[in-house]
Amino acid sequence: MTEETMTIREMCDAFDVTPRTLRFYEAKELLFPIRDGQKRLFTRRDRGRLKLILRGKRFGFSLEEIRQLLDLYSPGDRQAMQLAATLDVARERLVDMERRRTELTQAIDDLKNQMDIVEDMLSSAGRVRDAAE
Amino acid sequence: MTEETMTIREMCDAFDVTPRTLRFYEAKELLFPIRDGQKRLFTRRDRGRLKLILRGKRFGFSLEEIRQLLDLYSPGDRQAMQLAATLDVARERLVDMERRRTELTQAIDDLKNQMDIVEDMLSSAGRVRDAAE
DNA sequence: AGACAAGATGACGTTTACGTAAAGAGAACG
DNA sequence: CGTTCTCTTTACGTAAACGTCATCTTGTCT
Repeated sequence: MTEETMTIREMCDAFDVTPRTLRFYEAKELLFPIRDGQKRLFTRRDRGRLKLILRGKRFGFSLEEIRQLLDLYSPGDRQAMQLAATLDVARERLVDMERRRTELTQAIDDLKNQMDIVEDMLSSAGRVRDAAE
Repeated sequence: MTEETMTIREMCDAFDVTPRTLRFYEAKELLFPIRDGQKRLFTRRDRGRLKLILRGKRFGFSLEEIRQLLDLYSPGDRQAMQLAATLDVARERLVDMERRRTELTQAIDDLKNQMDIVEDMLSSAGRVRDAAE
């Protein structure tokens, strides 16, 4: 098995986060590193979860929202009822994300248009300045 | 002209925000309501800016990032140099937003897949349970 | 054994984006 | 004229997500 674990420093270097962040995520029950004495060892599962956490953060999700979604990706020993509830949460998130993408597309188009307008303003101002020389 | 202004309460009702939020945005120079005595009056320009602010927030942008973008949409009396700088900021934001959309699409696909997997787990568990009856 | 480095554990500090309570000004109403 | 709203300013409070010490263990090197 790829039971290859990583120290906290290796994790920090690999994911560009601080030790504080990893301990904080553990305290918030987003990660569950095992212990070697008092040292933390992060498993492949932790790495997968961290990747999802960082992605969720980039989308502006709170850690609590992310934690709920993570349960979907680690259905391990859940009961059917809990899984169904998690699925409901996931369905809401999915709708949310799709709505977000639609809106993002709109915002991108708007921004492009506005940039074109400003660029035109700049180039016409340039012609005015050139003509004055 | 549509010089139709709105009171703070009308704005709150229209955009579903609190007075505190609007005053806060003004303090942070995101909005510039005019005054009638000591009361604020929000113009069409303020409404346009607020719409963009709320949209930016849904994408997880900070108010400071949003403020910089707003300058692009209100190029009013800017100098060419400032406009060019604003354009540079906008270009970075645009790249950021497009990258975000790509990643969001990926996340949506991942989530759908994971939901399918969990749904399969549930339905197979259901069959096991049904068989046991 | 001594020292150094890596990691752990509190505990307080910081930033962002407001919430909330206190106190006063101005119009409006009975 | 007193009361009731609506709005204002000022100021302290708060939740999220860590940053930043200070202090303590522990393994490791010499």
